[in-house]
Amino acid sequence: MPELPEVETVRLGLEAKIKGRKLTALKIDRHDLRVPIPQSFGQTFLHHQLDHIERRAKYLLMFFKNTEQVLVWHLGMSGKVLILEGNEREKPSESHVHVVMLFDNEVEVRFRDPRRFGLMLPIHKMELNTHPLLAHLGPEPFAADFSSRYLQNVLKTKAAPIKNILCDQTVVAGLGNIYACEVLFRVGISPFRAGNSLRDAEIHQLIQAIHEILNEAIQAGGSSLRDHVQPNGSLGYFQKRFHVYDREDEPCPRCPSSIIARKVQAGRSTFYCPNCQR
DNA sequence: ACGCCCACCTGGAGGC
DNA sequence: TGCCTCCAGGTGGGCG
Repeated sequence: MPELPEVETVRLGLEAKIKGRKLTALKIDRHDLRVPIPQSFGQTFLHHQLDHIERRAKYLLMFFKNTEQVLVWHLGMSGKVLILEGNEREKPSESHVHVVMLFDNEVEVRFRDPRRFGLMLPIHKMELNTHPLLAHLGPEPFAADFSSRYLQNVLKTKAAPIKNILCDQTVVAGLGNIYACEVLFRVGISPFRAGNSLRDAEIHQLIQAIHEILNEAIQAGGSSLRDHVQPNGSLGYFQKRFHVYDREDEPCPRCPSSIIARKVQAGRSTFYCPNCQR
């Protein structure tokens, strides 16, 4: 469920609370996530100090001191991270909390993932670019290698609909169904256009819109972190209204006489304005 | 080779 | 209230 901005918000929220802290206790209630949590998981990170957290695509990468292992963490569709402190920790656990981590400042991090599409896996630092989960990932949207020239070269080889291409993690890493819809609405491009039909100017606008929309969402996530005093400590979801996503049958925000439509592409709902997205 | 479909799993919403 | 169907923000394997 979480796309790049939500994962980035989780990263920031976690770093604010547990960066530099030692993992003092670990409880795993279920190992059978999309990729099973190895039995050795506890041994690998217990009593190590969290150095820092990076994000790659929709993955969190947690680096601990004095170990060559990195914790690779994906939230899947339904994953949430909860941070609890002080007497909040007394409260009975939510359902579907599979992993609980306790740090030496008494901050508790819970991983709740009802559908269990997420994963938590230690990998060796040397594998960060070669591990099957990470090797195929395309450029980060804000990296220099995600350029107009790059995207032109990719798109000219692709006949698939642009919406599907934007969700392809090998093309650009971190967009999902929501932000792909939002980006295409912003630039006024139909989600059904073939990738190889986009003109250079449109590709340029597309990249700009990706930057803008992701930045706006990350900012919204950041302010949600500041706003909420961690009552339930839920990270990774912040209330945000989108322009087209989940707005079927509502008036288009740009040309209100037309109505937002929903169609299924590659098995996922696409929301778009049939009038102003061409 | 590419692009689509499906399964993986559970919960929530809406209809009857 | 209960049961049934549909839908959900991700991903990779398999198939045409």
